[in-house]
Amino acid sequence: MIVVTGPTASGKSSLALKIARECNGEIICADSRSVYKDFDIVSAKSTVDEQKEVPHHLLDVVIPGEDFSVENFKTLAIKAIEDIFSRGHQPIICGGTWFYITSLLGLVSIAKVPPNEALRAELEKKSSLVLFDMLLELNERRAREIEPNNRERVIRAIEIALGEAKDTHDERLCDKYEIEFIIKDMERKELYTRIDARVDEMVKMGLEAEYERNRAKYGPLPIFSSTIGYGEFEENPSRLVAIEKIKQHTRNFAKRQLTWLNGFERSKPTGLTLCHVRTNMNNSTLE
RNA sequence: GGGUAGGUGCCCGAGUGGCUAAAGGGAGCAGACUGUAAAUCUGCCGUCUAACGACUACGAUGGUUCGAAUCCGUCCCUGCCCA
Repeated sequence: MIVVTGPTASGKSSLALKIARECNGEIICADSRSVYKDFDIVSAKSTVDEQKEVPHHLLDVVIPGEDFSVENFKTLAIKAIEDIFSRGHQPIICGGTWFYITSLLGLVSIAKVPPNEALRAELEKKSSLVLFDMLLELNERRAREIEPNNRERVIRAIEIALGEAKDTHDERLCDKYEIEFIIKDMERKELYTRIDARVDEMVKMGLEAEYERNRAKYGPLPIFSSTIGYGEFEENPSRLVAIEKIKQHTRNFAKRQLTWLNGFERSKPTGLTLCHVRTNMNNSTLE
């Protein structure tokens, strides 16, 4: 099994495609936005032709507005991996949602307590300080790991402390299969140039129209405002300002992805074959 | 030409005599990450210094004052209104 990852706009998708062609591979997209139907341009989904050439999984599996989380991703991805192996093909996980990738592989474990909307709504009313105190009472060790201001995390931790664990699959794929990591890496400056160019390209392809279409089709949704490439049009009356903001936010996002990747490399997980790829490397160095 | 509102750190923007290297936001840099993760959150962020600290700063310049981004004079620039 191969994992191809890297920051946004690093060219990981085309690299994954290239590898897939060479080794009878099928691609599993680990991307929190391309799982949504109609999020085509924003999430830079592979084209229809590319999808015809190489099978892609986990694309268009949810309708905007429906709940979707890592857990769903993991369930679907494990199924896809098994199917791919059963066909004698090679699964290639490709995407920039590092949280999805690590939890799929079992490098990070996710609590088995399902979300409790009623509890969340109740907790949402409380101040961050009160919430943090609650967590300190319930699970001090966990509380120490979370920033008191990170309400989202504190609430989930309380939910876990109060909830009942449900049985879910927790096998570590990283123990079950041999995994090769290919991390696209390049100079920050070059990455940022590529990001700018890609945003311009997306705009040319009709990013704004796609947003308008989805907005009209699904109504106002939180997923729109929290998606780089849509939210900016929502917030800025000026189209040009919105485009600049998209570029900026994409750079910020890439930085966060790099923080993950850097941390991953530093921790040097055992049992994994790590392999770096620089953009100036040619195909043969991928072996 | 007359009137009027202003000129604050990379940007936006608060601040009307000491508590101000100057709120807040953005950007930038670094980081965290157990079911929203393109999300959420943290630290740094004038210059020099490992730090204590020192220095330079609120359009320009000259004053008032023990003390000025804040008060006064002159000049420069910008927006709006009237000619």
